[in-house]
Amino acid sequence: MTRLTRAEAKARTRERLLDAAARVFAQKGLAGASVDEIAEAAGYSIGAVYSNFGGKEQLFVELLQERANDRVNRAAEIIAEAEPAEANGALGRLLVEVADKDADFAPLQAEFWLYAVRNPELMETYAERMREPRRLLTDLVARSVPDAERAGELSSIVIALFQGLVRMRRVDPDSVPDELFGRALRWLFTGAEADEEQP
Amino acid sequence: MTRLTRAEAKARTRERLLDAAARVFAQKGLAGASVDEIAEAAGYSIGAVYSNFGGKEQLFVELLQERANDRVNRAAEIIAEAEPAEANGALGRLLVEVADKDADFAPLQAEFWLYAVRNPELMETYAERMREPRRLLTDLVARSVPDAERAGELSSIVIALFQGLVRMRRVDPDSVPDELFGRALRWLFTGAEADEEQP
DNA sequence: GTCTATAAACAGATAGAC
DNA sequence: GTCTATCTGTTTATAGAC
Repeated sequence: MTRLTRAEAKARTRERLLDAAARVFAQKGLAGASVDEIAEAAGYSIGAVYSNFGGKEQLFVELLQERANDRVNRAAEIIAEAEPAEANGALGRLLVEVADKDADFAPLQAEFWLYAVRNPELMETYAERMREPRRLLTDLVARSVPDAERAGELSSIVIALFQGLVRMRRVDPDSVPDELFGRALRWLFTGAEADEEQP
Repeated sequence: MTRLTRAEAKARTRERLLDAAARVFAQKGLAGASVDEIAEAAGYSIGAVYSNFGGKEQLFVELLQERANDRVNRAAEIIAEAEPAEANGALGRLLVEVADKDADFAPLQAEFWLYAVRNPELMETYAERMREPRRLLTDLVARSVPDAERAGELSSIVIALFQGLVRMRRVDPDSVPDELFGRALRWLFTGAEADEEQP
């Protein structure tokens, strides 16, 4: 265990600040969070934020660019490794876990989306970050749905439904029972398959 | 055209402030909007807000309680009046219109949801407001889906998917073509119907 | 590289005038 | 009922110490 170089120390501080920022922004929002609060949550003081980032908003944008989709991408990878026949079930369990266990995920995603909507200059960047996991999912869907365009449509639907149900479950768990997402996927793919035969 | 009574004048001011607040909160967020900004947008000054509402946060909560779902309820009514065979198409057009024409709707809904998530004491109120349109939709779905539990599940799915696709289209229109929502509904109901026969 | 102290701006809320 | 003036607390951002 060797000593950290100056650059490594700075990089470590940077990562810790980003971790803390993710938590605080999720809990208080971009406008509601103060720089002081984020620094304190990371174990530093205000100065560290300004020496590593331009300010609060730049810190938020960095967070969006670097981490907006890594959890989602990881999820897609998990699904990719699941047995094809079990993919619906795996996605269903993932939704329950994200909605019930990861309290910060959905609010932070909402903050990112709001920022993109309110700051057109960042919208394309945000959209591209979100396309990444969608491409992963499309490849996955393509295994069982040969038509490429239809696979793309299905993956948009699956992601939108996932996000919608996660948010719904957060505020009204009874309306989104554990098995609902998996069931919806089964119906969706069954219906899409039936459509294939008579377009 | 008779003169307004004192109570009527106050009620009018109140409504104007709520209208302005809806716009400003949608565009800047709860924390990002200032009371002064809202008052000005309504054509009044700060004092009017404090004489009609307890303050910024109370104004926001009133807005949530009184108007969080009226647009959604109206949408459900429109669908209820459509021909059953055309319901999917009507919903599809509604999504396009909401996503493309009403710039404030989705951001304001996101703000409401974030507030509910961050303020547990209001979460049940918010959830109840959201259950209202869902009940309307469930009655509608029940016309073609006899099983009551399944109709309830389908209406949760339809609403979550609607919200998810609206948000997705706002930031990446190409990933949510005009006909996507209608198509998803057709697949969904076809699949659910097929499920009916072999549970 | 990070911290402490401070400057400068701003926003929420109130009191009293009209 | 609403407006103007003001008080108070908080926040961002910076400058200089270590």
